[in-house]
Amino acid sequence: MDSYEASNCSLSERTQRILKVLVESYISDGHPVGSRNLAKLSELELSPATVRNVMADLEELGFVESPHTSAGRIPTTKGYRLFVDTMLKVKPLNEQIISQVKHNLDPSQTVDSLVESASGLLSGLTSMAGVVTLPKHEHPEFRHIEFLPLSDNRVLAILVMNQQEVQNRIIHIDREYTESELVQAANYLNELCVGQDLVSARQKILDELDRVREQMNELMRSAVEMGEKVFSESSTDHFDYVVVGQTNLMEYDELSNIEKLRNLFEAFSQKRDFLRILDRCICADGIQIFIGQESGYDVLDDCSVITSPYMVDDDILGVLAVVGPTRMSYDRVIPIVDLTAKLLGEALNNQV
Amino acid sequence: MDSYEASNCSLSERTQRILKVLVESYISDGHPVGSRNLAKLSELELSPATVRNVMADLEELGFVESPHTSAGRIPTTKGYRLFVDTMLKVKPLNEQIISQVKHNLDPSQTVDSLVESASGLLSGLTSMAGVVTLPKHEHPEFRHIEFLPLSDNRVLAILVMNQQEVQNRIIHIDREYTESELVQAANYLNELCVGQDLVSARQKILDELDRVREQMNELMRSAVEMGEKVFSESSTDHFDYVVVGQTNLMEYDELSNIEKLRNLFEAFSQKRDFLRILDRCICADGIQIFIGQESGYDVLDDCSVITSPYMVDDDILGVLAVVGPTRMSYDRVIPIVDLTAKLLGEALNNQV
DNA sequence: TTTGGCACTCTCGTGTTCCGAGTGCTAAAA
DNA sequence: TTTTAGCACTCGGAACACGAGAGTGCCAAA
Repeated sequence: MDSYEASNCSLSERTQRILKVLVESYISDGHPVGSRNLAKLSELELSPATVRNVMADLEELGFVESPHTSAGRIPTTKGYRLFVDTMLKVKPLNEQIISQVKHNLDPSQTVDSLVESASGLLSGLTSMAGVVTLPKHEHPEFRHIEFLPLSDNRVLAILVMNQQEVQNRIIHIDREYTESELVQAANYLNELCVGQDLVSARQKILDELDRVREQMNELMRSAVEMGEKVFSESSTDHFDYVVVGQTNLMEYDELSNIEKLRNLFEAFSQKRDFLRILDRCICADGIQIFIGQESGYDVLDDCSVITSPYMVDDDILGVLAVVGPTRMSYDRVIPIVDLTAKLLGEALNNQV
Repeated sequence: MDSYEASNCSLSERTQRILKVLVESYISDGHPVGSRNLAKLSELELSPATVRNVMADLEELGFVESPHTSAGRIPTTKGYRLFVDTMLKVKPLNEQIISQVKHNLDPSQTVDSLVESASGLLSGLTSMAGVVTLPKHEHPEFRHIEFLPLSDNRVLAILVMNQQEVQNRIIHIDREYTESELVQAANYLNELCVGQDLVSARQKILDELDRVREQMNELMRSAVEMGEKVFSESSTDHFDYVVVGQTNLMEYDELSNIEKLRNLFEAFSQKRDFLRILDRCICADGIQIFIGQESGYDVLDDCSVITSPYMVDDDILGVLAVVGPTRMSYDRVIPIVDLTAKLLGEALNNQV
């Protein structure tokens, strides 16, 4: 807080008010705002000329800029930043939206469909793009494993973790096994590992393999080997996400440059790069806002990203975000992100 | 064949050649083609004036049109149609592409990742959008079921069909069951239904429920009831697809109108509408081509869609397609679609 | 310190002109 | 009868000029 005060004390009350009105006006209609207009909107009984002086100061300090001579001013990243940090008054959400979010995040759904609903809500309510990472567990807990024989020495392994997360993968083994052999192998592993987290389950399996290599019978050995295969693959646990509403972004003039859009969409679908930003948020709690170039990722230069982690019992499970043009209604979007994160966390409460 | 002849006999050899060259030229550089150029390209030793006469005829017959006076001609849908049906000489694929496709469709993958690879290949090799429907079974065969208890009277049901397709859903039941009760219930259902297709499995369950309502013990009854719940939901079997490379389409001038693109992307993500087109192909075998408005779906007015079903043992499992601008290299795309369909079918051969 | 006034700058829409590409038509050549 | 050459005509697009409108910066007066 002190640092804000320090940086603010160079700005008079009046100057701040003018910046605030300028940003609000630009957010609402997207036109650069000129002195005449600003004088009226600010309700400060100042003449356009005075406002011009103030704007010149603001420009010198780097809070606003003009796209070209005689075109009014628009906020810079730094301007938005100051606005968001010190002047933004968040709008309370109306009752209808709250109940819509509640309704869509009904806890009796699968994890997948909750994530889907959450990103749909973010995108729908803001008319921008909504992103939600799939919930991840610090210590994913092994719950159950099942093997089914396939042809060609392959086995379908179904792995259930943390209540209801099901993963399936195909593993290759050295010979054909009968259905009942596989059932026994699964039983053995289930007993050995149930309730452990994945890392220690794997360790346990490795130990077991080592310890009793000679003593154990052939079936036990192959059970352990199969388990090893399943768990070693599962460590490629990718932190995935769901995007909804990309196409909404096409509606915004400032992004309607085809090349920009293409890059942005490409980034969404490649995921890898975009995940870095979301990763950064998973350590911070509460809402975080990246404005324009602050993301350090040039595809998002004209975008802002509003993120919030969602959590169950103080554990952060994932991150959700809204991506839109820098010129977005922060006061409307922030509470939406906030509410969605809270309710998604609650909905996941008894599932994880 | 006869009908083509009939419609062709009004077109002289020379006229056909000119149309062919015109279409090829337009496909390769996208500029309307004028008489001067066409005269040269056709290698017919004709003067531009003669070519103009021919073009006037072609315009009258509806095979070409000019965007405006004095701008050369471009093919109409009807023109493309004739070109594709009677003059197209498909290019053989080079060895490198063939081995790339083979390599990417290695049969030892899960069904999901095969579909993913196939659409990636289509999109990558053509620089357009690739679409592949998930394989569907005429008679999906029940293989295995498993129940795991969740909190609040809910049960996680894991249903395995056709070798390795795993679905999981959450069902609500009337009371809590212990793990071992659920195991017994699953065993009972597995025995009752194994090897049946889903429809008859469900019927069997209903019969069972009816027939022995009083005689059976409470556990059996709840087992049957749970089975009923799982199978009734499974009838909402959606025919889903995977799209890769949408963003490629942004590169084509004729689609770079933001509004068109937005609609197109919207259609891809809404799926429902677009599926109708793919559905139409599932009955035809072999490659099918929809040019421009032929799809009857105005979002695709400036697009062509090249589709092929993919099959295992004469059973059509799904459809794959490439979507791109009408002005695409049909001779290059067709064999790619064809090959991908064949190899995808082969890869699925022992999995389904 | 604020304000009014004024000259200046820049964008944007409009109109004008000009060029090139392409056409259709007609009359001559094959 | 078919093909060709020639010619007048049309259209779109680029280049340019022009005026209107919006906004600025600066100076001098309040």
